[in-house]
Amino acid sequence: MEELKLNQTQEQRLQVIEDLRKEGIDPYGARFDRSHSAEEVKAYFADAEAKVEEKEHFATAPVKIAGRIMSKRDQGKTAFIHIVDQSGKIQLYIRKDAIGDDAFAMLKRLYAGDIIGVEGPAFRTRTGEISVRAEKITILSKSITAPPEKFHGLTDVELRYRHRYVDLMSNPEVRETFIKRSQIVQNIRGFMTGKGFLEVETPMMHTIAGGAAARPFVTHHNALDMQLFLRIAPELYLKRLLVGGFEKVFEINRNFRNEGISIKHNPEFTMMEVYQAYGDMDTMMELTEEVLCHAAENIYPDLQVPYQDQTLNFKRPWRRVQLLDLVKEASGCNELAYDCPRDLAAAQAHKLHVSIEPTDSSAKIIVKIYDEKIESTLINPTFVYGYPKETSPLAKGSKDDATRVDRFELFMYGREMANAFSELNDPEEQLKRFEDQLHQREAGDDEAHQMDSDYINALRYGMPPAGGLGIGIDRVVMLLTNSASIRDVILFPTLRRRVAGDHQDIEEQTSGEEKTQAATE
RNA sequence: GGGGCAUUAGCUCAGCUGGUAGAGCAACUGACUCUUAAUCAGUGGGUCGCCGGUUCAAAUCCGUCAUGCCCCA
Repeated sequence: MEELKLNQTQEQRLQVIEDLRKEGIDPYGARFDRSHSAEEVKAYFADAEAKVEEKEHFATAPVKIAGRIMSKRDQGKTAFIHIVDQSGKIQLYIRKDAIGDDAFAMLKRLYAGDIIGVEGPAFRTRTGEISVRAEKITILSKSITAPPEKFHGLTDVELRYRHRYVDLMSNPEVRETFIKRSQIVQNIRGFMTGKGFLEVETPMMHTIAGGAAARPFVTHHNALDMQLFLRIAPELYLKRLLVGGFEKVFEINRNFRNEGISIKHNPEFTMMEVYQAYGDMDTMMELTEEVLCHAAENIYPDLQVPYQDQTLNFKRPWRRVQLLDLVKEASGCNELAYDCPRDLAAAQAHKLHVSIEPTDSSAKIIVKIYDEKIESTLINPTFVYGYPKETSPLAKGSKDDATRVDRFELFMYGREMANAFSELNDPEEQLKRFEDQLHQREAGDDEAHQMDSDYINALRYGMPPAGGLGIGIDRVVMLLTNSASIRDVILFPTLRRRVAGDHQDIEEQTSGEEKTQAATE
């Protein structure tokens, strides 16, 4: 429970609210029909001003606007107030002789944080700022809790994430980031539907959490008395749709993975998954470039994407390189292969100070060398392809190499942004792969895939060859908004439950006493 | 899971080798009819994250825990 006791300032503000009520003024007003947003007022004024000769004392017809008071500069018989709405902020100029004594007295009891409606003409102040000269002020919502200080705003990251509403009202750049996020998602969605992909929604509650290597969250359905898992990926359901005859489908939605939290991981995150019948890995590579360039272009028309201390070049074509070639280059050992003698791979890992497990195969060791030594160096968009078969149970094997599958991952700024492959559509092969995964699971790998017999059943009806792709939307948004942490692009990131220390102690003490009492009674 | 840093007024932060807790903004009272972090004078506001230890004395030293951030696995 959050602390709900009021501090002195809140008590004072509450008293003002009571006073207003006694005077018949509703501190929590109702519907207010605005004629303009703050930005629209500015555009409207600039437009009108341009058309007149005499600009000195020009004022427009009255406008009706509303917003939250951000600052108040009281000047005796005049006052300046900045209010902000979703579009931006605008200044109000208030004169006692224009609104009358009573209204001006009420003004004294308006504070930063209050939401008001204002009517009056737009004009330009002596210092040139387009403002609204208030003729009528309506209280729409009195605030009890004062907003953060106007100069520094809210900077405490914990408060920013826990109380995002305060973060949004006091930090305009945060609002910008989430507007951009919305636009990016909308761009991607528009691009996909424009290409003839059908947007679908598949279950988020799964009886078998499949489609990825991850641990799921567990939940329970009461009426069915059934254990359910929050999905870790929509993959297997989307491919069932290919079996059903939909040829181009995608879904943009949440996945849930029961894993640690970091600068680039949130337990619930948004992915776009795409499946295209009769396509393959290369189809998906083309699509990935196109859709991400499309999203980037709207923000950076020159496709030069500044991110933290780097600038990423999104100009096509993007680099394409085999995983094995990268590891060969890093180790200087050309004999490496996914099926090479384990000692050879282990020796290279040792040389490069990459720690490995005794049970790791050559393929796994090579991937570990890649993960630790190479991944972080891939700054510009890079497709890494040719992954070993054993770590990709849902991907189609390469025609010319039995140890590999046709799969790529896309890296930017050393981070995985996308993952795609030619989908395995041979049901008996898929069955074998699931069985291999079960063995790995029995050997202690709790992220190994489970058997999904209905999925095998679906494949037995025949699924067209297809390309499949997953793009991490949060990470794309991070990159395109230059956000350092995934928490900066998720409105309400997952945080630990906050319990005021003393309250917890009281709770523990009380429950302890109850237990003791119960035991003695 | 391991390591480092942080937690003081509503917000942003000072507080040195332990000695009665401070500033700015916000709020309150007053002055001021074109201000821009307005200005000026005055007032109130704190379980110093929690619990425990050392001490005559702890925001300060030590320990546990909580929460957050960063790094590593």
